[in-house]
Amino acid sequence: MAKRNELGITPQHEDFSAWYNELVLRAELADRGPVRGTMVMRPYGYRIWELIQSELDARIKATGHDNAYFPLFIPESYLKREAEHVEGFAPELAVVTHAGGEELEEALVVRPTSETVIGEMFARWISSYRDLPLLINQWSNVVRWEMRPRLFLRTTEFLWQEGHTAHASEEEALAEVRTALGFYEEVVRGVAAIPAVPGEKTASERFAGAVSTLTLEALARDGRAIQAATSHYLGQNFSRAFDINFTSAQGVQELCYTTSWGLSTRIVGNVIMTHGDDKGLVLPPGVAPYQVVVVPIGREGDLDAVMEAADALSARLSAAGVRVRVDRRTHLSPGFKFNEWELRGVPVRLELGPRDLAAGVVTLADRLSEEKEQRPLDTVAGEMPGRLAEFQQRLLARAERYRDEHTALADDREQMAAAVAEGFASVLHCGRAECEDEIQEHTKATPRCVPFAAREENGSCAWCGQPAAYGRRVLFARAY
RNA sequence: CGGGGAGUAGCGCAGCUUGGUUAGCGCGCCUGCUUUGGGAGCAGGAGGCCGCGGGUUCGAAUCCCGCCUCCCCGACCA
Repeated sequence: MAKRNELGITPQHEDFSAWYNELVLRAELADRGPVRGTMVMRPYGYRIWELIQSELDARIKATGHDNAYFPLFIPESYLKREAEHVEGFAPELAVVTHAGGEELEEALVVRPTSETVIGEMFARWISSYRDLPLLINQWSNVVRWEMRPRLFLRTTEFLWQEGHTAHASEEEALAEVRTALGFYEEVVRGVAAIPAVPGEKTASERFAGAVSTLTLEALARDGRAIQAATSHYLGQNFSRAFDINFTSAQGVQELCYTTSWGLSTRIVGNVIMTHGDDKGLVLPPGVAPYQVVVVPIGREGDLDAVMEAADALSARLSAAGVRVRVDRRTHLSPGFKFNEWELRGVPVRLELGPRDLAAGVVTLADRLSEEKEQRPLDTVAGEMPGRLAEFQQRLLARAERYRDEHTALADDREQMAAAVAEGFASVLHCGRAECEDEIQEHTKATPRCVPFAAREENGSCAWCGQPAAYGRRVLFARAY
């Protein structure tokens, strides 16, 4: 563990991993569970997830999907029906072999994802083109046995949402995959202020069993990429494996085209790594459990009046739609509270003491600019929604600047290695697996995505010199 | 699974090399008083199978053997 001063956390530039681990624990976002790789999401961290969840859930429903729930246990044989799928997940499965005091006839897999059970059920439910499209989403936990767990980023059990849909045509399924990526982008960029790059995964990074995978790739403040969400076009792979077929309007038996898409609690880690600084978390107002914290300051004689004013202010903020908390603890000094709420990333702090009260103002401290200013006590609540929106924009702009400054065009090995040490390398790439392996071996980087926004460009692979594939540049980075 | 590090109070650590009184320090916790505008002060107090099992010894946190767990770095992954 790197050194740090008594009260702070390890600075990012000194040891980003240590910074992250300390912050998650100290900000009370999460704690480690008793079983290796498991995580307890504490109320503050869980609230961030809930906020993302509710934003996403609203959009999922608004685009015609219905929530449902499928079982945690999956017969082992189901996984095996789709060859690539098993192969992809086999190493990380948790399998139940005993139950009720006896060995089971057939082992049960704890779901690593639900394509198989849902496929099985879809096959039962779909018989006619009139049953399509079938648009289902489930909020659930899944288990993937991880070699190297990290809180939020990679835990053995994690929470997510998985959408599963079945369609009568390829075009419709492909459009669905875009729709999902669209609302992910709204939430990731719009709510969590993470400027993730939308694009398509290369073959090597595709979901096991998918025809194509769309992704949102974000960049942490240590220059490593984090996948924020994925959306898979499964073609007929799973319909073939699970007999998801329907009778078309022409009376012909056809296989469905299916999709699946997910966003997990990893997004919380993404928020931390995108916005946090040496003082701790910086939360976008969109996902901040408390957007404003009011810290009353006063000694014995003044405290009642100050508390009363703080409560009144809090009530006006709530009425204005602001998530606010009054820090009523009396055994802690104001200075301690300032530091603590900064560590926990609250966007705006309002300090209210006898001096403010006498002047009819409140002292406003901004977590991002680290500046303080006085605002009139009677108008500050009304100004707050606008100020929070502006804070959100500033945060997004800062993250975008970081991303852009850490994305470099690279046209040879040397440039590529240098770029990847700092962030994204934008390169022409041949698309060959052997070349990707070699790149990873030498630079630890993998292809993250082929950005949609990249302009058409042809040439030769930055690494091996063979003709470039994809017709545009590919982003490589070291990834989480 | 490979390499590295660590298990001593709620948290962070010292003590171990060279065995020896009652295992110590900081923070936190409890009580009281004083405090409150950037991590408050004083006084008193509580809190320990020294990771687990075995061994050596008159005597083990300390030496020896075995085991377990956690963290970090690599290979796998949302």
